[in-house]
Amino acid sequence: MKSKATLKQIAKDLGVSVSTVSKALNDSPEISEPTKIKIQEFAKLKNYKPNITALNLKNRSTRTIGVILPNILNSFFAKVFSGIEKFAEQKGYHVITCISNESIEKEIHALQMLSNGTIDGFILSISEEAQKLQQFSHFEEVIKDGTPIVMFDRVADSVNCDKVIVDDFDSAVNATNHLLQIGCQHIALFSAINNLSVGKHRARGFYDAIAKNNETVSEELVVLTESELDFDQQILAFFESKPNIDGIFALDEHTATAAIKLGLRYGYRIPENLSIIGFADGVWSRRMSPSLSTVSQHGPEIGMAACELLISKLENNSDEYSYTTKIVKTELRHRESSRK
Amino acid sequence: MKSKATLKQIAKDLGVSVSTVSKALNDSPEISEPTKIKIQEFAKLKNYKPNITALNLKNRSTRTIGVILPNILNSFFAKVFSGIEKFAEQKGYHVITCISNESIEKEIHALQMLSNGTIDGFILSISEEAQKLQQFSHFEEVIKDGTPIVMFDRVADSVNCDKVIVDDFDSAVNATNHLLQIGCQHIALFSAINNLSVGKHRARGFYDAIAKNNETVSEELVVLTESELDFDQQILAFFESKPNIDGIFALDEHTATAAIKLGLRYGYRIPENLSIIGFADGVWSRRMSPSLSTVSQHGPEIGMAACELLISKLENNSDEYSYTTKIVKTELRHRESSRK
DNA sequence: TATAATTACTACATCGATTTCGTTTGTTTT
DNA sequence: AAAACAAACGAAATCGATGTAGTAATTATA
Repeated sequence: MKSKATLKQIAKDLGVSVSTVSKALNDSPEISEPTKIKIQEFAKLKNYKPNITALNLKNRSTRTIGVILPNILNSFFAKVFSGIEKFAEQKGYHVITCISNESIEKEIHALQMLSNGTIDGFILSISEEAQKLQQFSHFEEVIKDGTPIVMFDRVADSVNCDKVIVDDFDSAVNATNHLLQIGCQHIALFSAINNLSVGKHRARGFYDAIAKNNETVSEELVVLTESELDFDQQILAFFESKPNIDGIFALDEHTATAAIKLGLRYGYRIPENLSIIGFADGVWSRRMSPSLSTVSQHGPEIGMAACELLISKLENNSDEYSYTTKIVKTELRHRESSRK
Repeated sequence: MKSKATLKQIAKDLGVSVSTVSKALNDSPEISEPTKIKIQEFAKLKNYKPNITALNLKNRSTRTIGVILPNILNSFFAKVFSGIEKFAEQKGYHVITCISNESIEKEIHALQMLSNGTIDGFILSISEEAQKLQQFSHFEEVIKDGTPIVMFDRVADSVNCDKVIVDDFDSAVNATNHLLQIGCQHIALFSAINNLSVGKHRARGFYDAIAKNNETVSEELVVLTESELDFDQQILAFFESKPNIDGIFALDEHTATAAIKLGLRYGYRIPENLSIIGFADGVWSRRMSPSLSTVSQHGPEIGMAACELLISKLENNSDEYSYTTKIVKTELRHRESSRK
């Protein structure tokens, strides 16, 4: 059973034309009832299924969405992806996935590999390297050639396309205000994502909230880095210096969990004399001891919103040259690591 | 620039035939140097790229692999996926991903949607529901119709195909032996995956190791469930009963992290009077307090091995009807939750 | 009874590329 | 100068499906 059934094969076997077979299987009124039944039953017997590649060529559409993620091991992206996949599946679209691994080269490669008939449009979040270099021309070329892009989370303001973002600035303001309200006076800022647009927005939100409350941030309480890898050393050194702190605001899941683990090791009692809030989306923040209070980003909703924007553009339900930026709200989840 | 460049269009613009353009762009010796250069430069100018769908139709291959995962939020699957994607990308293959969400219906749907020319072969891990029902005929049909499948981790012994598995039984034996060696005498078994083949293998390994050491497992120290959701209640009730334990072996990441969190809450000191080892692959086991000693499964290696088996079969480097089962070893990672 | 209309098909072009087989030229050989 | 040959290109088939435009044969209408 290695040779798959085709219209031509069925036509030959039954002594009719290819067109007749095609029409019979599509239940066309042009074909008489007896032949229709004969052909349909034979096709079922042979387990015939139309070749999708041939249909794609004919329809000049693949009903497939290309998704480029910087890192699938990051649970935020995994959650967004699950939202994309869910919405796409409902609409009868496939999802083809590439991992840029934070590299602009792999990002460009994925864009080129997929933008020649393999997919109808892209959903992506920009790689760390591209954001650092502020290099976005590869996206613009793809869009210029007629393939729509929807960006989420890490977006490029200068690129004209649909976007789904989180209100990073406001979320950081809210979280910081909450720390202030529960009485924190010396709040440290941890971030391993300071080269990302989202990291910068969050940091600005933090500074803004502090300033609005007429407090100041002493620079030795700010621990910023651009890499998740060597963060452990920095954060260790920070605690070594016995800083006078009663709160930590962490802009990413890695530094948030590191803050808890290392804070405990250096003798802080959480949340009694140290409150911690972090941006995090994984299930594991609940399982920390103490569990982590988080700014949660609703990853699946972001993915579904992005997918909806793209499919809407593909099916021309929306104006071709008008671009939407959708903002998905975050949610502050109070757990054990911050006092009430 | 909405209309993409095609051979036909270029041929018309340049007043030559389609064949000439095709040959010129493929650097055929049949075409003279001047025309070649003229055509190649014009194509570059128009940003011509061959339509992949048309090529796929002609070559009767898509160089695309279908991956069906039960759950992308599980970090083990995310790691395996990253391995698949990496290997595939190196070999010039694409990866198209579907999430079965542990449902047999979605699994069948994904199989049917993709097995008609969209992909050349599958890599998958069986859904929880299919394993529970022991229903595997949908895989056999796909294989019978000529689409190769490689299964990993959760496999069906009865289905003839390539497989990549972990030595679950031996790993559980080793981990249990380690707990015994460090002096544990009352080891509890936690599992939220008892309806999966891997969960059963691991449990058998545990029982076997205990028996070989002439110890016994009292049934009240075994907490098995089939769902990750209502596990928290069961595990809470377990600790409520003040069990006499000095060790816990957890067969999955959820129960392992819950064991740490709830163990601490109920007054156990880890690892001083309670040692914990769990199957886990996420980065977060290191960030727990205390950090979790794990049986690590080398997810990326499993993915790469599966991908290698599939591509090898697709490119006919291997015998068509001989199937391989590759075993990837686990690694016991000693961290803070188990004594030395 | 001649004409129109309907039925039930088939032939062919199309989607975008590759590739085999011709067909013109011009050049070399005898 | 006739035959042989190479160089450079074009026509057409092919992959698998759809759909339009025919074409027979039968039936209905004037």
